[in-house]
Amino acid sequence: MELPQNELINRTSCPVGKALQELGEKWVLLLLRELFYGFHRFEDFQQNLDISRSVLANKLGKMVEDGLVEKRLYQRESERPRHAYHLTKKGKDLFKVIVAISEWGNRYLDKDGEETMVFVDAESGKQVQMSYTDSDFQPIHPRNILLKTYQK
Amino acid sequence: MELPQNELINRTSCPVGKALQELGEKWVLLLLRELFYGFHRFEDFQQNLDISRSVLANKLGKMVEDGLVEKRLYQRESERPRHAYHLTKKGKDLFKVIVAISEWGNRYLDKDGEETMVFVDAESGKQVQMSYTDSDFQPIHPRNILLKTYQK
DNA sequence: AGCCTAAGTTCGGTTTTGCAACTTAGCTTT
DNA sequence: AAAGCTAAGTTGCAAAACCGAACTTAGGCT
Repeated sequence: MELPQNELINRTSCPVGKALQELGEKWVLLLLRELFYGFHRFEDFQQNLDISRSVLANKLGKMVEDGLVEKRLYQRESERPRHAYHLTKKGKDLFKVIVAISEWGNRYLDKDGEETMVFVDAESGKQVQMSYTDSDFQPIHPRNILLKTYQK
Repeated sequence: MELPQNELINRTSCPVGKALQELGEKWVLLLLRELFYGFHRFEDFQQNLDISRSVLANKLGKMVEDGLVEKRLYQRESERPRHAYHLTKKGKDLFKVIVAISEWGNRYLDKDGEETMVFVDAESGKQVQMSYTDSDFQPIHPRNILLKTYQK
């Protein structure tokens, strides 16, 4: 889990670095959280996050550009048309990241006795965690993980 | 996976929000990546990330304060003492987040033919992925995940 | 015609970043 | 012992990102 191949690391080919260019700015991950929570509208984000309107407009624009989110126009009867932001497949696939962050936050940042929020399995009621596995869902121990460079 | 209990969400008790106060600033996740890659020294970070020295000093200070990282003094023979930053348990437990980000980056941001990097199981050589499970490592389908508020 | 509201823009001021130069303290070399 | 080298910061100033409040635009409602 601490990865020793120090010399042959090429920063431009690191998927974490690339990902953080889309996720790393302030507000982006919080906006994704709001979207997973089920909010979709500009005014919701602005009120819930207490973000300035100008920055919000910019971030949403960038997230649309990056393909995390798409902007839709919808209309409910006898209401004027409104805009809504919806996660794309690419955006939805960040749910794992959000759950991983949540799991960690829960372990280290929540005091006992306080109210908190967890993700649970609707059927069993059991708490969800992210686990290291291979593509067949067989558990992998983090001790045995190493980094490999390859041609895609 | 899209979570509908919109009304009863209290933003101050959300573990994602709390976590992002420690992780959400620019550079922090990249610094964690460097630490997982096995780098520990100020000069390494500065050169590898191309971050300004003043900001680097601040971020490292904050990460020490937050308990993600600890600063150690070490000395190799006939060298002067040097400083090294090492992940704490709390910091190491962010490895899941890094792997989740990496998995996503790999799926969406790497072009075919380009060089990239993946986490693999040392034994089987198989690629590592993060999976939704319960605490007994039984797979959970993301469709069935919902959010629960409770008293810790 | 006038009002209301969602979704932005604009603008001035404050915070973060970035960049380059300077500082400090051990160790080594002369 | 003086001079030099290097790791790990500081400092100071310019550039970029962010904030808050006010302003704009457009569709629907009274």
